[in-house]
Amino acid sequence: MATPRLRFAPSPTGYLHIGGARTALFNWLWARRTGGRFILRIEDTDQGRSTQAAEAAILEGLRWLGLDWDEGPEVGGPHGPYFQMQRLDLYREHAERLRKAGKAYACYCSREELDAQRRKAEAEKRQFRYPGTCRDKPHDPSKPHVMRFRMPETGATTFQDLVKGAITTPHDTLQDEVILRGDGVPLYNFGALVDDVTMGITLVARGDDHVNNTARQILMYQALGVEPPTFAHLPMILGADKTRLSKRHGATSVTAYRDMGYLPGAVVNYLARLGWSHGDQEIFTLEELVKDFDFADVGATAGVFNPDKMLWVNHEWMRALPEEELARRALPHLRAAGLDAADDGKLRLLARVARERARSFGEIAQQFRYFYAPVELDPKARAKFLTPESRPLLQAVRDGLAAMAAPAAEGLERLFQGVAEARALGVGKVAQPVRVALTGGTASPGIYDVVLILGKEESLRRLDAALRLLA
RNA sequence: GGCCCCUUCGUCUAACGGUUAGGACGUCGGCCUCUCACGUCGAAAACAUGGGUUCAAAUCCCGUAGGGGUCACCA
Repeated sequence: MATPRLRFAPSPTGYLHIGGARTALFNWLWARRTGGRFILRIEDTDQGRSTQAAEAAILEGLRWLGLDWDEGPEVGGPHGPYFQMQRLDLYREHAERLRKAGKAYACYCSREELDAQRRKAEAEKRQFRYPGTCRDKPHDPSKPHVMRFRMPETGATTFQDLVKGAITTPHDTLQDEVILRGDGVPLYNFGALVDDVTMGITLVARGDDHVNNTARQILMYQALGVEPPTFAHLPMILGADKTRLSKRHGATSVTAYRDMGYLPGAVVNYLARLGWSHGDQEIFTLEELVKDFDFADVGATAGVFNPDKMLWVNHEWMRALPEEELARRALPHLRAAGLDAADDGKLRLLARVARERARSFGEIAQQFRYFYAPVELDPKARAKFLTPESRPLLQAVRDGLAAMAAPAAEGLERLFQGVAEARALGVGKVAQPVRVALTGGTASPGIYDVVLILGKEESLRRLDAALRLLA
């Protein structure tokens, strides 16, 4: 069998969103699993909405996710160019072939005439379909025209969708649709098809908003005398309210997740599991996905994007990272939060304790500000724990710490226990006021860790500041 | 409205005629504990509905309801 060839063909009208990323991922996974090729093609025929910036954003998103393409923009390939606007000759040639074979014809109806007919049909509550006005008119290339495909009027087309099974479309629901605009730019159904033919695409996996296009395209493949590819239509991704995922639902661009401190592998992992499953397994490395992915295991139902679960997946991935890498990756997010962090021992200590407590790098920067910024005392915490009764405890811890040459966890534990036992208190009675003094709040990593991360000098400064408040 | 597709816990899903309908996120509770988190133990939580077929149906068939997609010189 020939080498599988799959493609992702976004139109550059916006950033790479979650849904597009998953479509790209499934194509990529299958190409990698089968030893096939993954082709990236830019469908920029909507000249009103296509932008250079969107194109760049899409490439950036794919790269961040690690979905590399074998042929396409910036890498080239034997079937280029990979931009539709640079392939207009190809579409014209194929349309002409269809016309000469009697499978397509020039239509001279004006937009105005058609619009009027459409409105009339609407007013009469009739389904409008192009009536075939120009079907048998003699060809006159000198007059302005679009090209239409001659659809069969009877019968039906059935194809086997890899995820949805058999899908049948009666031909009488189809119309002679426009394949080439007046300016020679193809419409989606034709442009994508000609590209898929000329690029040798063997499997088309795309959003299921395209199921209704598939029969028409198959008919065109047949008219061209080309074997159609296999199709796999992927269910949509919905927001929490079960409507199509959009900006209203929060972050929908993959780069937004990069900026919030998600690991690309975790995003890929989550996206793969949205609509696809492999037994009870939740966490997959990229290698495992490549090994296990199959369109046969993709569900037929639309799925709701669940940010909570994605955070959980990300957390699992973060916990699997070596400490040094965790620290290294956290650094830019701390800096972005305006914190003066460096890739040093302090950051590595922080990484160790942050790993269990933060589910993204963004959360690390949020949650552990106080290690790098001045203490902001939470009023409630202050009122509850920085009390006159706690003063001697803070003083005792302060003095004990000051007396330590090089604080370590065991020494600190002895110190806190000693202070508590001397007053017949639990360690918690000592730890909480100290925690508030050092972090400003009542929730933090273990108090000995906090002291160690802050360092002896800074810890003393903060304890002194708290003592001054109580003086 | 026509055509097409879909329907298992709140959410993602497993089940491929015989299971106490399993797992995961989230939620709630116990334990652990210097707080928080982690961990751990446990709980609540689903086969849309009506008919068939079958010894047996979440699984197969038909209908109904609900949801979605699509009906352009957009993609």
